[in-house]
Amino acid sequence: MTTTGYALLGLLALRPWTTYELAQQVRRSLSWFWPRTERKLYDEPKRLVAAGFATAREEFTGKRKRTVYEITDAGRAALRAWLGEPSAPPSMENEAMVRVFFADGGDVASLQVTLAAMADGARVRLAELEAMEGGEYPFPERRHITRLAMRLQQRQEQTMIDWATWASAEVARWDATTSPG
Amino acid sequence: MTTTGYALLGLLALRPWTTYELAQQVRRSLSWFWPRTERKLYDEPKRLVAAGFATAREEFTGKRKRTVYEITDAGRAALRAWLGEPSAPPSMENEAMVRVFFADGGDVASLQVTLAAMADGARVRLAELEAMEGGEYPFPERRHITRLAMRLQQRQEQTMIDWATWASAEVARWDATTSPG
DNA sequence: GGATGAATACTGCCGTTGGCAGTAAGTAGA
DNA sequence: TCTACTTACTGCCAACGGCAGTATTCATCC
Repeated sequence: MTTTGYALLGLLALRPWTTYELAQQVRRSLSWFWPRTERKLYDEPKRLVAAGFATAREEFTGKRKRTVYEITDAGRAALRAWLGEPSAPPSMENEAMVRVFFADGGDVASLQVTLAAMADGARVRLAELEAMEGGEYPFPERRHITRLAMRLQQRQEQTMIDWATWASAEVARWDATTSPG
Repeated sequence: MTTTGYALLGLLALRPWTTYELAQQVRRSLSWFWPRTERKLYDEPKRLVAAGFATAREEFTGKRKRTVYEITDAGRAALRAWLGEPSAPPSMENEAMVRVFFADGGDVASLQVTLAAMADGARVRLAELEAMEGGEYPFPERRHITRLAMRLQQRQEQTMIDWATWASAEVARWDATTSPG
């Protein structure tokens, strides 16, 4: 069982889902701190069933089949046990920072474009988070928990904006990427 | 060419390296925002050579062979072009946050342990960053750039500590993970 | 001087993941 | 009825992670 498996098990603990619904839900919530491609979300529930942590049942909309997954008691127990285990350290993948880190291989203009894009991206995501906070909650009884998670994400995006703004002002004083002027 | 390829090309732009040295250098710097396993770093330079962006030469320490990679002019040009291209959005993998997000499947004690571990981990990494800042620089002429990168990392770790401290205080008021009391 | 352990310098193997493309049925609106 | 969008997946392959294993050299201690 991988972390992705437990993440999906966590969603199944809330209610039964079809894989398609799971994929949508992951994109709206989990993907902020556990990003996985849609493709993976169609394989993983099958493994949960194989492990006895979920059951699958087939439903039909006309001729079109869909699979609904539901958590088992063993699944709930496994999730509970997993919640008590230590976590791997977080890991950040930031392609823009690679460009910043090797900025002396290019010119100041390129670096400024990269920094501006970082700030813009963070502003867009922050706006998205604020829209989510103001919008409807699919699980109002879990609001106290989603509030915790959302807050960290907001703070991290804000940190990114603040840093990019500061960095851009610093770089504005440079003669070239190879000399701080 | 992948981002990992350009990241290594960026290091080769600084000086020639053996793969082993590259691996060490990645662990100390790049892995903060572009984490890759050591294994990958032994394959990727071969692809840089195949693309004409680097050359490989074999040296010997007694009987033991080692491969030294060096950037080519084509490699420098490719790096410069890549620095001007748009970046993929950052992505964060945070297993601990998955545990926080599904905390209502377990008890308050487990959640508090997870939050404490998050803060501790961030404090350790922050101390590491501060030690790096006070230590020696392998490339003193690049200090103005590494300073930018280091600052973002420090701010992000500090954000994590602040959030975990706040979250822990919030959770301390809860009766159970399923009710905010 | 010989043993021991750490550092150097990789390769092999295999399971996981990402990303793109493709298929096919149902649904809402012009 | 045509079109475009949504639902509901599967196939394929390259990239990646993680562990184990091999072999040489170097530093240290007894």
